[in-house]
Amino acid sequence: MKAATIRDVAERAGVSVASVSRVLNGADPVSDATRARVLEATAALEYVPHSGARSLSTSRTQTVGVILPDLYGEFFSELIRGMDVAARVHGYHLIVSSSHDDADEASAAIRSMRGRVDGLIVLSPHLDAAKLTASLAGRLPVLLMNGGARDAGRPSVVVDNHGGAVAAVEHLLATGRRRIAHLAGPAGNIEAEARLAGYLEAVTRGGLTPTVVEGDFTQASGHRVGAILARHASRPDAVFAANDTMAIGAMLALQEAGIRCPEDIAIVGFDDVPLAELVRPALTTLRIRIVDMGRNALERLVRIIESAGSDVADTACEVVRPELVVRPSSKPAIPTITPRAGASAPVVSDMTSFKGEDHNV
Amino acid sequence: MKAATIRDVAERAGVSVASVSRVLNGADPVSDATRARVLEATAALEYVPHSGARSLSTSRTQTVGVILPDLYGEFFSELIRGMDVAARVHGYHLIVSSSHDDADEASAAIRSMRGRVDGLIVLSPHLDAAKLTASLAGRLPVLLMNGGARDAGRPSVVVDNHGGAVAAVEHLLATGRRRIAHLAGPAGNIEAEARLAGYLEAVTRGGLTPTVVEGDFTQASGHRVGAILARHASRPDAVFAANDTMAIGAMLALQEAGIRCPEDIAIVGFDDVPLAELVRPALTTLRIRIVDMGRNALERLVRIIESAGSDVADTACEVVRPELVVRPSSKPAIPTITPRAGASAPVVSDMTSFKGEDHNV
DNA sequence: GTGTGTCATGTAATCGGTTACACGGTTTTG
DNA sequence: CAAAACCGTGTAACCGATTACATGACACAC
Repeated sequence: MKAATIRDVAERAGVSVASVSRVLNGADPVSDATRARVLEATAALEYVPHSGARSLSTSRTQTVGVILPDLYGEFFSELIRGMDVAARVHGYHLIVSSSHDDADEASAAIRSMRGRVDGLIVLSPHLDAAKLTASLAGRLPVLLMNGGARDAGRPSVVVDNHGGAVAAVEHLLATGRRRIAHLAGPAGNIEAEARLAGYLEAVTRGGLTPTVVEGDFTQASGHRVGAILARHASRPDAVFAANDTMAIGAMLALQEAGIRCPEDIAIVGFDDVPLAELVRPALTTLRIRIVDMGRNALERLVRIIESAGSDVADTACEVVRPELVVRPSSKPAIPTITPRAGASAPVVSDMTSFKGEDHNV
Repeated sequence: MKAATIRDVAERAGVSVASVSRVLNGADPVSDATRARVLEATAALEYVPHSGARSLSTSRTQTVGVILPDLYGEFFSELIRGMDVAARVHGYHLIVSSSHDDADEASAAIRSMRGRVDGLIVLSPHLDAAKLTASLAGRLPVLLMNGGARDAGRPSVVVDNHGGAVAAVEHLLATGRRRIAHLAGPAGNIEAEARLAGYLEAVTRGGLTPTVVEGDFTQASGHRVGAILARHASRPDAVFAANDTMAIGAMLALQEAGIRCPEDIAIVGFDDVPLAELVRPALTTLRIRIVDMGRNALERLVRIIESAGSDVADTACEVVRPELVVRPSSKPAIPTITPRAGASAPVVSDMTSFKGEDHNV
């Protein structure tokens, strides 16, 4: 038994398909009699409109696509959650497509979205602007969230990775650490590279020698690096990890090796995933309000979609400034040190850091 | 500038739309000359097929919908991840729809999926079979993952919540605990109720008096309950929480109150989310291989979708048996106790617990 | 030379909705 | 009282693909 179509309903109700459509969408006027008969037929046949067909004629899918590099770890799942909440509120569906290790895959995923979605949110830290544009035949609204694509003249949201990294290092300096290592993210990842650059700049400016070990954003890689650092002859007295997940991996490895945090080594992460405050010692990190960022991104995309045609194009690059959250994992090594007033004092406020700043590109 | 359609391509290539379609889908034979001209035109116009239109004529969307109660916490995000991996492998997209607090909302979400998806995976621990069936006009393939719906004669995957809870309690008994409290999930949630029932049965059978405190599966509720237990006159010597998230909330609250785990109180969770082995002490729990379960569910649904029409309907109810994983949070209170041989000894094997058992309903 | 088969290609129906337009009937207006 | 405005409804085009069937060209056999 095939599902009922609008024509079946029209037939049973003894009206035209147009009337059925009008009753169900409630826009145009219909007589009460017609309405009643249509509703009766709809119920009797258990009719449910076919959204695919509707999309084709209205060219609206009420769906947005999210292109992600990965679904692993809390960062992305929190982000999706924020988007999902907003999508629900605005009557949109979410279609997620992840695990795009390279730009070609991501590009293919983007193309396969045509006709399925009204707009796209793209997080692809590998995808350069050229590749991206090539994938986007057909003027689909797109919101970019890959760290570096400021060039593209497209609306985007970027995290101030560089500034966050500088804040992390300055905080560690202020607590008296002098051998600060960086547990970096994977080479080729735009966000990871910006965090690395910030680290290098701040460490050099502080007159210290940088030490960089590369990880790949996973907890396992953090653990591996932590184990190596534990055995290292001149062990650093602080580690700034490019994300929380690696920071926690490293923390566990160090603890397993009997090294105390924060007494022997301070650890700072990046992202403020929910887990960061659950580990012991709780992790100092750079807070990105991930859920808010997701919600915000989705709402912005919806705004872009729904204002398509109006001539004021949104091409702003919104910058999210991460906020340093000091927790026990970076408590001062020598308790008596008081941070110098001003500049690098840690800020732990309740003020939202999310509003960011818009400035055109 | 509107996006190019197949007709634009046909026109530019000087062929019919049928030929374009044939070239692009590669099924029927076409001459090399035609193929070349079509490909040229496709590239020149940056043509990308409109999947919505394709879906309408083929009545295949290559998409599956996932209906979830929530996206919060690691359980669901891991599950989605497993599904996403499998979806990618099989060439499907995933459309997620979450935050369905009540059955009506979930029901509406299901209806809104018609014409968008080829099948559904429904996790709705509130949704009863009747409601569900009513939502499913039109014979869409559905895989149920809500704990109790064995009745429906539909394919389903259920976790043996009752058995898992019994195993948890028996483990705590074997380690010498005698005042075992249960931190339950929300009333009305089928899974929570099954875990509660298992707890009650095992505790009663062990000759102890049950103590139940209700939570709502969130970490905050676990924390709240933990704080209350900490102050309680006759504090239990063990807590079996209905999920890991609450267990961890409770653990943190107890630790903040200066109560030691496992010396003063043992804690056991349920699910084995990644976080369970990261907290200190690492959490004893009932392992559900969440990612595998997600992947498996998706693959099974795809199998059902792709075998639609064949008369061997899959209506099996696959049971996933959680496996007790003993970690430090439930180390014996009196170290010298040796578990009686046999019955309730904890099993920590590498053998997959996933294969489960199929038996018809 | 006609018949038959093969092959590439084009024509047009179809999927299931929405909606511009036409139409007939009633009410309002000058 | 005729013209205009309005209202509810139906007809049919349309969204952008796929695909059953028709067609025409050509090769080969008889």
